[in-house]
Amino acid sequence: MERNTAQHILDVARDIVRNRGYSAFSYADISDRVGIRKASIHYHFPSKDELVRTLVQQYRETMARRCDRIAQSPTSCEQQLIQFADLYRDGLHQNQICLCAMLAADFAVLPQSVRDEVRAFFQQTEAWLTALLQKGCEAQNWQCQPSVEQEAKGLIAMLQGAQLLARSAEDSRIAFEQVVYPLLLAKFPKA
Amino acid sequence: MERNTAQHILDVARDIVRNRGYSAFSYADISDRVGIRKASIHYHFPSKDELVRTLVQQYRETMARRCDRIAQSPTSCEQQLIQFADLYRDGLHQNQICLCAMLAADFAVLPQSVRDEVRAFFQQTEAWLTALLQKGCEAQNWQCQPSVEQEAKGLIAMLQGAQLLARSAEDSRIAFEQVVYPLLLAKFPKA
DNA sequence: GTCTATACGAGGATAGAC
DNA sequence: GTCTATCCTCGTATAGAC
Repeated sequence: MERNTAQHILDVARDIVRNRGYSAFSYADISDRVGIRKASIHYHFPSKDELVRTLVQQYRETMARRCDRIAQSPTSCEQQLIQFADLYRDGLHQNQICLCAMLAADFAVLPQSVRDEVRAFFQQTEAWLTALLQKGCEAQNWQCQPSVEQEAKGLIAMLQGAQLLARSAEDSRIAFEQVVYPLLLAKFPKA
Repeated sequence: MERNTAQHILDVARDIVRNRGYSAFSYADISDRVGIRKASIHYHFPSKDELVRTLVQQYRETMARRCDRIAQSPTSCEQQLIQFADLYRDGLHQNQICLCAMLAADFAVLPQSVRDEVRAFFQQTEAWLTALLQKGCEAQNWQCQPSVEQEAKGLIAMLQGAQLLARSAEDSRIAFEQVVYPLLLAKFPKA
């Protein structure tokens, strides 16, 4: 199935953490789904800390690539904003929220190396969104008050929060969509 | 110190869950801080599920009371909105976020009884905020688009999300304030 | 690379003395 | 009500055979 066991472990681990959090995931969970013994996982990742650190690092790269693809697509700023929101909607049908939102909740029990990666993820996301909002301001598609940075932080907070709240709904994907998209359209017209 | 051991256990447990989440808190943590043996906790709460269920139930009542106090205070709608946001800011200096935000992240591993309480919390909060926003609309203090319900959901999402994001900052309380209050003032003038 | 076997602590929970 | 003692399961991690 997979050509690379280490990557298979990472893929499975990521899904579990995004669903159950850092503390509630264990080597046994991975063992079951990958079809490998618990002990064998240690060959690829010496410790749980290492595994999760690698997880976030990879997640960060993946998200950065997706954001860049959005920014380079030949669509309007408004459409790019929608596509950014789509990133947070996707996965919700499996009750998977942003890996770093989950880890932010677990922040108090994270090893320092993982904390640093989580912090970096939010900074990178904020920087990217700030640039997009700025572009829309210059094109006079919308206005950001009191500043693009504030607006970016607020938007990310809303997206992450909406994911969280959606979990307690029956269909979390629909709950997310019903909160996020109408507000986006109201705030950023012409989308 | 405390006249009631059960309440003391609840108080300690609440602080731990708000900081570390459902999965990462244990009877040993409570034992240490309350000064009582692990086994003795079971006298007051037969199981962990029971303990946490009671925890959320009480939290829900406390928050409902605080919201009511805000609604009945002789201040403007805008000031009441600020006071509502203050509820989510307070506690952040100890890195404590909303109990139900934490449990929403842990939703996948919660027993059903706790899930029901969490769901009820968000519904009650949403209903209260919707009423406040409606009052402000009627007094022409602000406008809500596309609807008061949507605006309420979006605001709650932003508040919960801002708490989450703030955790990865050095001073989470300040990070929260810098995101939330400027946006509130921009969106709801005259505050 | 993956296995079996095992160490060792922590988890929630119960029984029974005081 | 709280204690000690104990149970059993699950957690991460290691050693060494294959």
